[in-house]
Amino acid sequence: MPDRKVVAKELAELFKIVANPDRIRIIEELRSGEKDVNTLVEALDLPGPRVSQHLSLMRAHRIVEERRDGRRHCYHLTQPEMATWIIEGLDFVEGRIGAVSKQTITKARRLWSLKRQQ
Amino acid sequence: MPDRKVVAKELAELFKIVANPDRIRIIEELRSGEKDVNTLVEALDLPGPRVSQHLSLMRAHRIVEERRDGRRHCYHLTQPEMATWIIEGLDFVEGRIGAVSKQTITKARRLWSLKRQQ
DNA sequence: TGCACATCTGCATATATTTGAATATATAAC
DNA sequence: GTTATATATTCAAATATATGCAGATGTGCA
Repeated sequence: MPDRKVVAKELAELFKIVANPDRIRIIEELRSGEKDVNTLVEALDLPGPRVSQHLSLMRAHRIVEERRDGRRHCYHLTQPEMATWIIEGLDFVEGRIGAVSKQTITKARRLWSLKRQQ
Repeated sequence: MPDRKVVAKELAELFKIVANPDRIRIIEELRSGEKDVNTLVEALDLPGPRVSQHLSLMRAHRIVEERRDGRRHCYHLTQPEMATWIIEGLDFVEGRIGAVSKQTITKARRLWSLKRQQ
């Protein structure tokens, strides 16, 4: 199979992993550093098993890595720059059909960007 | 709904649109400029209806725009920088489970990057 | 043992993808 | 002008994948 075809397939799989609102929020939460599952559950207001499944999927694809500390499972981004790359995608959200307002995007971008500096 | 939640949802939809090998290849083909459907079909060696459906989806989401020239339907990227952003995702493909070799990625990246300069 | 934390499994539902057949549209031939 | 051809789209059905939930299971600590 030609290189570009293979690479397009790999790239598509990466996009598929990221293509979920919960997972994007988890990645953005982890931008500021390692967090345990319960912290994520509370910060994102999502059911525990659901967060766990998303983490499991991302762990399987080396997006995040796990570290155990007693009964806590702590996760961090394997490549923290990924969070930045994802946010850059916002440039292509503006102008989409049914898209949110530019103001909302700017606001969210600012909130996420602030986190990076913590 | 809080801004970050809304934006994560929008972002996830964008990722979903890109998360397909055919569509990634189409976007990369269009990086060098406008092409008609038949040119894409031949360049990518894909069935016509399939290419057409992908273009239709991307058109609906303002990823590409159409221009008609006689019986030809010509497409171009609404935001050409999107192709560059997608390629940057390759930074996060290396090291994934079952991922292709670094060499293959480098090769494909070079091929796609060359196209940008045409 | 009993509790807290997190994961895993199985199932129902929802979405996406693929293919082939039918349909539209513009040009060309007669 | 009617028919044929090239180009591309749309529709419908089959298959494949992803998601979300509920309940059972594993693991470390007191």
